[in-house]
Amino acid sequence: MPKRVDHAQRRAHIADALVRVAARDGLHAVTMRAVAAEAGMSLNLVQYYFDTKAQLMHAALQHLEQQSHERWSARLESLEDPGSARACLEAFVDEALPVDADSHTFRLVWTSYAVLAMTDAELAEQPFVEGPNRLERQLTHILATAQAAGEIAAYLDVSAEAARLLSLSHGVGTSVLVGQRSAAQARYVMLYHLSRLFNDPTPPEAPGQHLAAAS
Amino acid sequence: MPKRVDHAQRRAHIADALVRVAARDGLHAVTMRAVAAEAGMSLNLVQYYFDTKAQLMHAALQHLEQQSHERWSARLESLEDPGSARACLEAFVDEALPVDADSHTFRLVWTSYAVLAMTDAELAEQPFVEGPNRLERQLTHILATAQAAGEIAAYLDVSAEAARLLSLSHGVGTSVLVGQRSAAQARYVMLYHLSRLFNDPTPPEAPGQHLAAAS
DNA sequence: GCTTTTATAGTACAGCGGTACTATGAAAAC
DNA sequence: GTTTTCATAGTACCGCTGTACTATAAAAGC
Repeated sequence: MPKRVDHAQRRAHIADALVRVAARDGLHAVTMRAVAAEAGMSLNLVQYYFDTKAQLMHAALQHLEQQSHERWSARLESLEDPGSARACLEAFVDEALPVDADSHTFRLVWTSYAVLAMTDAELAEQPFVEGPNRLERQLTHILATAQAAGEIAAYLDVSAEAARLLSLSHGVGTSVLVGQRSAAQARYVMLYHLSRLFNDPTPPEAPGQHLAAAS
Repeated sequence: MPKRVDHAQRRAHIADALVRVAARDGLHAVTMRAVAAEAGMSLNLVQYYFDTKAQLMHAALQHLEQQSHERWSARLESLEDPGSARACLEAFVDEALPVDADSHTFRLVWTSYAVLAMTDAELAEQPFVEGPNRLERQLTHILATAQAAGEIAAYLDVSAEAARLLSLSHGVGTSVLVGQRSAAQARYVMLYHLSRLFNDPTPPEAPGQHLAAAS
């Protein structure tokens, strides 16, 4: 037989190709043939590593989720002061918003899958319920610690605050993806949100224009 | 010829059928034949009223947008005190969240189209940029009035607040659509947001459980 | 009353997508 | 050295989808 190859690596390569196709042309344009072409291999090879398209789609989603988790962990660990809630949350903002091309790709494809999951029950469970829940608990923990330290007001509902952070970042990220807002404008909205959370007297410096695209 | 029919009404009927199919099976499951079956007519009749599938898709989107606009206007006009910013914003919350079946359908299909628009430039412009911008300006106006009346703090950035409201409602609505949160939990998050905006001392009464689905 | 228009149905066709089947050379196994 | 296994390619098939073409009965028009 030819060189024995690393199946996991091949699968990752194919999953990456799928993500690129989905980011460029939309998840509906993801076909076995398109993925094969993007990955630079024959159609049958894709079939060789993923028996069925459903398996491929599922694997790419898991691939995305794992990448996202790793990026978030890495960013958290690269913080100078991991104890600072403000720093953590600003890191969260930078991680959650489609600021660079990679992040844009990730958010777009992730959202596409989320829409699929809305009408496909079996696709949804793990990634779109348990994943966000885990993140939300993590944020809640950060906020509770900050609250105990007096960094945020005692009367705040930390779990509601976590839900707000997560949902707001998702919503404002989507507005970037559809072209309603620039990434800078989205970032401003998130930083403004943090300034309200921490009860800052002065809001962050504003971006150039309005918060929405020109009318 | 047979009874002359109202073309606009027929088109609306077909567009409604498309929306039902999209809400039930996903936008990717929308085919000419599926829409025809859902509308109770032959495939060719759908083609008769919409030359091409792209036209049908576009028309259904416009149909959705107009319905949404009408519902929002109607809700605003049915307010007892249209001058109360708080009442307006609570109406916005109830309108924007997928609380009933109709609203659920609308949000789901709308979000599906939004994802399409992320990779299809010509689909996007009008509905997903100009529409939200208009709403955001409307919210900004409401907030500015409330600010002038002293109902919300003077140091708030009303246009950032409008962006937060819109984005948060979208994000939290999406979390309902993917099954992460119940509509009641989403409503609580939004009402909590309003309580923070108006600087309420007491938060709204909490829903039964956690803010996220059980782990 | 004849002709034209209109709303409707049926059917056909070409393309694409997922999947299955067969082939093949090369490395591993023994 | 022979046999088996593995990574790869090519190709064929069936179903579905958008679209086009033809047919037809019934109401308008005049």
